[in-house]
Amino acid sequence: MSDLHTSTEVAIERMREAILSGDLRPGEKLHQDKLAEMLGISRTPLRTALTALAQSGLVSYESNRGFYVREFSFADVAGAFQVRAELEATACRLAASNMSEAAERNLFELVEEGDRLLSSDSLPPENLVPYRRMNVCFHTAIMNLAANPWIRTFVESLHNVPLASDRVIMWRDFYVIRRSHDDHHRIARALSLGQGERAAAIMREHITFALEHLHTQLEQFPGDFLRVPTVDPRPKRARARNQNRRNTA
Amino acid sequence: MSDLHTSTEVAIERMREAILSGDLRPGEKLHQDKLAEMLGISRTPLRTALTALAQSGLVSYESNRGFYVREFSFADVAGAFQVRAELEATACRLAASNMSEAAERNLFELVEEGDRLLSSDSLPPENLVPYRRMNVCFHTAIMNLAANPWIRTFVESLHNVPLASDRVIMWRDFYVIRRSHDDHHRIARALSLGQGERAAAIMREHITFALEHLHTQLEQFPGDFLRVPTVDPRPKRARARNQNRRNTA
DNA sequence: TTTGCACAGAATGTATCCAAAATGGCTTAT
DNA sequence: ATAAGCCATTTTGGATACATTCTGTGCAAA
Repeated sequence: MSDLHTSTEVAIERMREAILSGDLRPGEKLHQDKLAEMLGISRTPLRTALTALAQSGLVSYESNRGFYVREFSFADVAGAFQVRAELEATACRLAASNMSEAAERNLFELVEEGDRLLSSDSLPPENLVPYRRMNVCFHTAIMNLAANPWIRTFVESLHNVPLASDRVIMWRDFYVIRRSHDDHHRIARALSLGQGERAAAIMREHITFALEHLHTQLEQFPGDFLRVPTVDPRPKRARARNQNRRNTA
Repeated sequence: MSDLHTSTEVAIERMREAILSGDLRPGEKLHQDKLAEMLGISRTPLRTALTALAQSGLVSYESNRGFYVREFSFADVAGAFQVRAELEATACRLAASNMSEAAERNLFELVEEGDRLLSSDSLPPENLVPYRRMNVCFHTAIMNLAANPWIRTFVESLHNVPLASDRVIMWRDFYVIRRSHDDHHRIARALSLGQGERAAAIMREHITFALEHLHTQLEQFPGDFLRVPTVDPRPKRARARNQNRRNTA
């Protein structure tokens, strides 16, 4: 299964989950003793994990003062979308030069899978996870075709920004999803025709609009976005944490 | 001085230096005992430092098998330039909308400083470090003006790719430097005129050409690029390491 | 000769313990 | 009453010791 062999790796993964899912709240102090006990490990691997997460930007750190869950402003989130739009647009431009028979087929298969999942006039809840999976695969496939490892690396790290992740998709408005998938159609077609610039333009707008839509949704349904189901909802006992929050009063 | 308060932070910084300067060679195994002794610290902070460097991509790691200095292919280096070109071009586009009186003045001051450093018909060795400093400041200033923290973050992490760093500049051909600085002039002017797209285009080419030139130089003078002087050449005893290099033959 | 196993040595991963630094409350002087 | 300074407690950082995993060598069997 999971190739997480060491406590450190497990701790990194669990804490990432906990932070992205909101179990650990932004700004929250990460007490080493408590966290270590909570995860059932000692402070050594925990500290290592925290350092790693600090490097990847999910937690902040001050010497001799400890670790805190990093707080992201809306500007951070918006910036993440902006950069993601540029990076993935670049990926499209590059991918257009690297298309192969197989790559083309792969993209169209993903698009068709999306068609199936959206074939009714709504997205049934049981199709939500598969659709998200398809979406991730589609974007990842293009970045792989771009044959530039940095694009993937950076886009992945942008997915660690709470609201900028692929795991957050606005499921309220079916038309938006349909239109978004329409973009996928056009991108795949453009790429297969070697129209890199066109694919890039569509991709840029595809992601830019996602931000705009997120913004709208946030104003309309504020505070409804931190409890996001994870892609891999295996049981985690790291959850039993934020009970005793109020006794700070 | 340096705000590195803990051994861990010192270790991170030293090892980054050692790797980027080539004292630790690509692919080299990083023995924890030896390294710890070498740095005069115990394995605990060293391991933390290694984990951090692994996250930021300078070293690779396999569970229970240890850390290695990451090897970069030329494709990696080329990809780093490619992405850097896009990111910094984006920074220009964004910066153009955020220009202020002070920002404009700052950019022009940097450009003029470059003029002074290049005023003779060659770059005297004692001007090398100041010029490089100016160059870093210029690029950083634009990214700051873009007001998108991710651009800076990612470009900084691309500077951790050995040959893609600002610390590697081809000093052989004075005309290339002059022309490169000419780009700075035009970028500053374009930004001050609100010509974001133009600035972006110049910046993209500015960086793309740097790669092309690096490529040429690598073919012409291979193997001459790993011994790069560091910006901050304070004495480091981590150096006393690569004596026994030839006995790999 | 080659393949597989076992054991010894070494290196990694983790826990525990100690030192250093910071936080918070208290006293004291103004 | 307020503010500065000092001490106790808490928390972090690092060193050491222990457990686990891996590697490589040698021997035995096919």
